[in-house]
Amino acid sequence: MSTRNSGLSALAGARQVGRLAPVRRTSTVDLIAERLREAVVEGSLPPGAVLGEAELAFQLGVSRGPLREAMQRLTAEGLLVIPRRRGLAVRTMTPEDVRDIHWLRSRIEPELGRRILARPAAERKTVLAELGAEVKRMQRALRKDDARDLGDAYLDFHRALAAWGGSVRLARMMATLLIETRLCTFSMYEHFEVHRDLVPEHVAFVEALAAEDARRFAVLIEAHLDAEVARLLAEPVAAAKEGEDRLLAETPDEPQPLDRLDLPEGL
Amino acid sequence: MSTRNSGLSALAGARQVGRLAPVRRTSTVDLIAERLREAVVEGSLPPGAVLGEAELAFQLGVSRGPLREAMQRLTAEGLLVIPRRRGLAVRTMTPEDVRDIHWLRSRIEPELGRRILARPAAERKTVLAELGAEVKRMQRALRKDDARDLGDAYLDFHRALAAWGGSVRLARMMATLLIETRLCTFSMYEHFEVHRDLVPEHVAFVEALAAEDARRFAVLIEAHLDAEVARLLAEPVAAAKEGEDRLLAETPDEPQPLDRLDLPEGL
DNA sequence: TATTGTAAGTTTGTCGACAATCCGATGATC
DNA sequence: GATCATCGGATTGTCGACAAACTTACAATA
Repeated sequence: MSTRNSGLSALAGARQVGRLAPVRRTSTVDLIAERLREAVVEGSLPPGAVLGEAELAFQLGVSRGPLREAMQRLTAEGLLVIPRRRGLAVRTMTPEDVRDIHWLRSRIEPELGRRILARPAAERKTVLAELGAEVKRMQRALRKDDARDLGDAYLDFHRALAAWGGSVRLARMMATLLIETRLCTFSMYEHFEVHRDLVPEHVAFVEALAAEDARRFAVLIEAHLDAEVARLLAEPVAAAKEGEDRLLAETPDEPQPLDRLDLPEGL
Repeated sequence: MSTRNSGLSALAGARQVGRLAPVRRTSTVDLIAERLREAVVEGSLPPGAVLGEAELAFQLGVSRGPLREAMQRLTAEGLLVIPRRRGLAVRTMTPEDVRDIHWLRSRIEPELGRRILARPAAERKTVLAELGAEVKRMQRALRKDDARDLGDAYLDFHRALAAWGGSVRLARMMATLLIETRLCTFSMYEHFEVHRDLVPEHVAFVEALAAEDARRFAVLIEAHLDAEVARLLAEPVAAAKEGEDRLLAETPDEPQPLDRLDLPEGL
């Protein structure tokens, strides 16, 4: 033990002896899954899109085995659906899903606010700084009229909220819910779009947290999510027509919602 | 259209015309995943257990491909961990996990109670009947001193609660949380065990719901979960020693918690 | 005696291939 | 004229195999 780090003593002295952080090696399946998640968030795999395994595997530069494993993981998260013998399809969100997702978020996020406010002052400051940075990014995106960047900053804002909530499980759920939120936009709107009220709303969120007013934060979040649902469902459900057209050459007269045949069987 | 069901008119008249429930065909991966979940709940795959893929695949009568896909699904749910090149391991719950899981449940289950009470009276009655039946099962199990059956009834009670909560996502989360709850028991105790207070507590839950007292239901649930955490953590953490001994011939001096090397990367 | 280097053995990670299945279209029949 | 049956094409679901990587044990050395 004592001689173990002798050759590195000069370095070891600088930090902690014999306590190196384990190397984070990530498996191929992890990489593929992350890539697929990105693609879903980014919109290059639009809801309802049906891709063949072979084609997708070729694009990713892997064989079908690892791809299929990654697909199963995304399926467990509810982002993908695997219709029997028909490749994989990105889940299309129904109005009911929109309500469910946003309702769930309206229960979770206020709780996250409470937990963040319960943290020691030093950490709270860090969180506020992080959230503030995301809001700034949103403001910049709005000035540049960059809806995509605005949307990404929105996701990162709420991701940060979840990350500081102090529960790994809750953070994981929120991560999935946020991707699903993005899927709601893709499923309901024809094109990617974010409205202007978003930024002032988030400024208010940060202010409420800065004022340590958990109640106000909860009310604001709930109002935001309610408004979001109303906005998404107000759209004259043009469905994910555009997305399907982009990858499928033609869409017959709605044979059956391809991506809702099998539900993930996690009960 | 009109002639479509002509040959079945005699039958069709009895129920609804042209509206058959789709056949629920379940894939091999689904079956394997369900089987693995069962094994975890049942305890035949104890926390920390490390099994080789080939061996497990042989036991299940499938090849390694589908098994690996099912593993990925359980991994996404947080029940399994896949250390690099070391097969698969059932997750061992740490004290922190115990707190996280029960805290999360203490936020979710009161909400489920509120949602159930918000349902129409007819449905409420159905729910109460179902919950009551599970409590009766718990009582029978207690009289027969059958800890295993008591534990299963406990899970089913809370599963029913989740099923009637009206949110598919929440139900899915609860399903996972309940399996993790069971894993907490296996991880903390040496043997499977349930205490006697469990039954009266659940009688009180049902009574609170019958009285449509959501507030009381919430308080009771939270008290129950708090007590459960205290009980689990009070145990002089003998760890999952027993489980490891059963499958591994010998355990060296704790080289490193085998099943906590890789965390599920869902963030 | 403790530690490092080496080697064999085992298991995973990945790939390619085969067969069963399903989809769509064309043609036959009532 | 519409429905049913048949047939090819394409794709999935599953399996077996190979190579790389890791673990473990043993031996050599300081």
